[in-house]
Amino acid sequence: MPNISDIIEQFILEQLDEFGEVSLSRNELANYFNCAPSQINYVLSTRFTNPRGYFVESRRGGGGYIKLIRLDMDGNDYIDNLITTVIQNEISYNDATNLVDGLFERGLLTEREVDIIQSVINNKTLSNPIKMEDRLRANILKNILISIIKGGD
Amino acid sequence: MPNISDIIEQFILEQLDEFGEVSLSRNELANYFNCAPSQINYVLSTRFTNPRGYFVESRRGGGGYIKLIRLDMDGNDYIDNLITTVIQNEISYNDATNLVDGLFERGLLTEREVDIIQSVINNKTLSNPIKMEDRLRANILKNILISIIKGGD
DNA sequence: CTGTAAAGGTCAAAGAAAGTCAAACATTGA
DNA sequence: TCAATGTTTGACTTTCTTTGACCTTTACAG
Repeated sequence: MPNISDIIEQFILEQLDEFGEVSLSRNELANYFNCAPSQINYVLSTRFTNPRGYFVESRRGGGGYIKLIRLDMDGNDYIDNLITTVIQNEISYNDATNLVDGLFERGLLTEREVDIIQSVINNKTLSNPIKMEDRLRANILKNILISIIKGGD
Repeated sequence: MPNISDIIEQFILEQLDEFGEVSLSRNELANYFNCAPSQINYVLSTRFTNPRGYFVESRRGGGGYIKLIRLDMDGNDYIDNLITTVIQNEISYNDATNLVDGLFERGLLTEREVDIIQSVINNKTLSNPIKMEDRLRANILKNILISIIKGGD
């Protein structure tokens, strides 16, 4: 039994796949899924994040809305952006996972490649006595991305 | 009379035989067998380990779960051998490179996958203050190999 | 202008899992 | 017998989700 957050995520993803961009009403959606309105914010802030390549824009008041945009640019530009503005020097496991998912969603990684990368970046793999997993992960991810941009030698 | 751990192990093995992959709830299972939830962890950590050919994945919180996958070690003697006798706890950059090349030559990795892995395992990527690159690399490689055996979820 | 209703935003507390660890207990083999 | 190894238990921790009370912004009617 999956949780509501996952179901809502799925729903939004389907909309996105179909239309590329989604505009929704927080209250309506919450009503539709029978949950608290703030649950929608939770889903957005844990799943439709910058590292995963989404931007959220919203407006309050009468006629308010929430708009989701899937950042869609040329593969290399997209990756370049990840390296220079998202990863920088440290990245948490969660953000890293989101980032990798985002690459998959854009067809920039195969499922197997995602698996390989996931297996590298988890805290267990990276665990080391001086607790610098985030730094190490950032390093690793940047190198992976560069190797992807680089393409076949 | 076998102990509870053995009974739980048996139960999980049957599920695995039937479905190849098992998703379970720690609390429910503990309840079913009338034992402490942590007993499930004990069973998993003593019986369903990587070296024994299992892969365990889990998630906490609402909607949490524990998922077990049986790795196809028999069909992957080559990789199994790499994990248990070649890599062990440390591996140098050179040996690692050879290992990865070998996998490519056998068609077990694509060129892009090789690139990704190479970018991870080089000393520069793994460099860290306490000089344990070889250990880290061993860890990383083993996890990659398992992710490959594991196949698509 | 101003007040109000109609959005969406924030945050912290409660809830729902799973993970860790050490102490108590049991079994076994020399 | 008794030391080593294996099992069971429970208290405590961490992670993730759900809920609700309260806050802010905006459009619009009067």
